Amino acid sequence: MSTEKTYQKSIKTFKTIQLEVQTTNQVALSVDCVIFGFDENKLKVLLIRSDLKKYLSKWSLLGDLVKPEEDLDTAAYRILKQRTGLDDVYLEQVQTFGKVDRHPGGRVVTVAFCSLLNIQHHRLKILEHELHWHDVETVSDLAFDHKQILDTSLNQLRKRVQEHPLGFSLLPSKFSLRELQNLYEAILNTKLDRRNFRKKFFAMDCLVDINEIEQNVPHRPGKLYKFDYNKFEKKKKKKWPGIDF
Amino acid sequence: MSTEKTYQKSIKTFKTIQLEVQTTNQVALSVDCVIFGFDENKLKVLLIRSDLKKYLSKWSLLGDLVKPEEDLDTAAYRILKQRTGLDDVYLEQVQTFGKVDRHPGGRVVTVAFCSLLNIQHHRLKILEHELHWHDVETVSDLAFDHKQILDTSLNQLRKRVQEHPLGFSLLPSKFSLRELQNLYEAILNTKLDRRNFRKKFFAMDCLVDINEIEQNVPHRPGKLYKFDYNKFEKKKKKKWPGIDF
DNA sequence: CTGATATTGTGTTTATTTTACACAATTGCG
DNA sequence: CGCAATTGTGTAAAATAAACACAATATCAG
Repeated sequence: MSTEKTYQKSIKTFKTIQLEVQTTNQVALSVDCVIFGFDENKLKVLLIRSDLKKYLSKWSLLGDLVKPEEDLDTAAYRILKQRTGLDDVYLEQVQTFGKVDRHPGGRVVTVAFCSLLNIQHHRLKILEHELHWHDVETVSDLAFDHKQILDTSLNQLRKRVQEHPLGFSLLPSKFSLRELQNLYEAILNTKLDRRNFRKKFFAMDCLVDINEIEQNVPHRPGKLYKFDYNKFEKKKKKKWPGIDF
Repeated sequence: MSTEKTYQKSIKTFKTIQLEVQTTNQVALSVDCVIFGFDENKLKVLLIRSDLKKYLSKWSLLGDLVKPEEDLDTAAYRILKQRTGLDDVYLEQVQTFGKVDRHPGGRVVTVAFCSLLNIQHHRLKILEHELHWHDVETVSDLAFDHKQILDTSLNQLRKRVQEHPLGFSLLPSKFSLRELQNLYEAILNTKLDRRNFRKKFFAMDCLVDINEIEQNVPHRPGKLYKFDYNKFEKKKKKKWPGIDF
C-alpha cells in the first residue's frame, strides 16, 4: 500500500482517535525516503504522485507509516524494496521532521532517510507506478514539507560525499573517471579541475584499472575502473582534530 | 489498491480501522536531551536518576514524551527549561532512535537533541533533583539505549565543533585562551599545539580583547576575551567543494 | 624582597596540501 | 586522411598546517 493511501486511511479515522491520542501521547510515525540516482549527468531524486486530495497532482517522497513492530531502518528498507526491488542499497538516516502541522491530516512525525542507487540497474520496476526520476536542481513545490526534507537531505549528501566514498553507489560498477567526475560535479553543483580530480583519486589508490575502455564514444575512449572499498579503508587519511572554521 | 476502494474499506470497517490505527499506526514519541557542560577542564553531561523499576539506580538522559500539539524542538526546549531554567541555549537535533525494544514499557521512539550550556551559570537548579554532571569520559551503563545516544551525540559534537563555533556556549562570556584550548582538548579528547591554536583563533579575528586579565591564578595571568559572532561570520572561510577522504 | 615555579605571549622554518595550468595521444567520423 | 572531441599526464606557485624555544609576568614560600 502506498504511503498516501496508508495516510488517508489513518486520516479518515483521525478525528475519532484524536481524543485518545491526546490522552495517550501517541503520534503517527512515518518514514520518508529520499532516493537519489544519477543519470544523464544529473543528480535525480525518485518521486511519486501524491494522491492526497490537498496535494493532488503534486509530487512527494516515498514514504509509509512505520509498523508497530518495525524498526525505523527496517521500515526504510521495506519501502525501498517495495519501490525499487532493491535491498542492498546505501541507506542512512537524515533527520526527523515533526512540525505539528506538517501533515494536513493530523500529527504525523516523519523520519527522513537518504539512499543512493544506480538508476541503470533498476529501471524496470519504476514504470509500474506513478514514479519518476526528477532532476534535483529543478524540483520544487512538493507535497507536505517534502521540499524541505529534500533540501536537508541534499545538503547532508553534499557534505558526506566529500568525506566518504558514497558516490560509487550511484554509478555502474565499471565507470570512467569522467563519469566519476561528472557525478561529483552534479552532486556538489560545481566544476572541478580535471587533473586535480584524477590526481586525488589515484592518490587514494582505491580505483582498480580493469583493463577495459569505454565503448561507442565519439572520441578517445577512457579507461574503466572499479572501486575497491578495502583499499580505500586502508588509505583514507585519519582526520585528526584540528579547527577548520 | 485504488483510492476509492480504500475509502470504501475504511467505511465498512470503520471500527476495526479505528482500533487498528490506534494500536498499529501510532507510537509514543519522546525527546531526549544530551546536555553538555564544561567544568574542571572536563566535558560533562547532565544525567538524572531513572525512576523506572527496571533501571533503578541507573542514570539516564533528560527526556519526556512529546505532547500531541508540540513541535519536536519545542519539546526539547521545554525539557531544558524545566531542568535547568534556561531557554536561550544552543540546541540541535542529533538523531532518532527507534529500535522496537529500546524501551521496556513498549514502543517509544525518541528524538535525541544535543545542547550546550555553561555550567557556571546554572548551578542553582541542579541540586533540586537527582541530577548530576558526569564526566563524559567515564560514563557507562546508562538506562535504555542512552549510552548509545550519548556516544552518537558526542561524535556529532566532535565533528561540528571543528566546523562551527559552538564551543563558546560552554564557556563563560569572558574566557582566557587557555580555557578555550582546554575546552577543545576536552571535547576532542586530544592535545593541541598551543601556539598554533592561538594563531588559528587570532587569524579568525573573532575574539575581542576586553582588557581584563585572569584573577587569582598562581602564575602570569592570561588576557580575557569574548567571542564576536558577527566578526566570525564575516571571516569564516567559504568551504568550496573538494574531496577530503 | 628575592628566588623558585608556573604559565603566558610571541615568529620562523619546514613540510604538506591545494591550486592553476598546456600539450601530446587516441579514437570516431566525414 | 584530416578534423573534432576528449583522454592522459606533470610541474611550479601558493596556501595551509606543523613543529618548535625563549623571554616576560604573575604568585608563592621563605
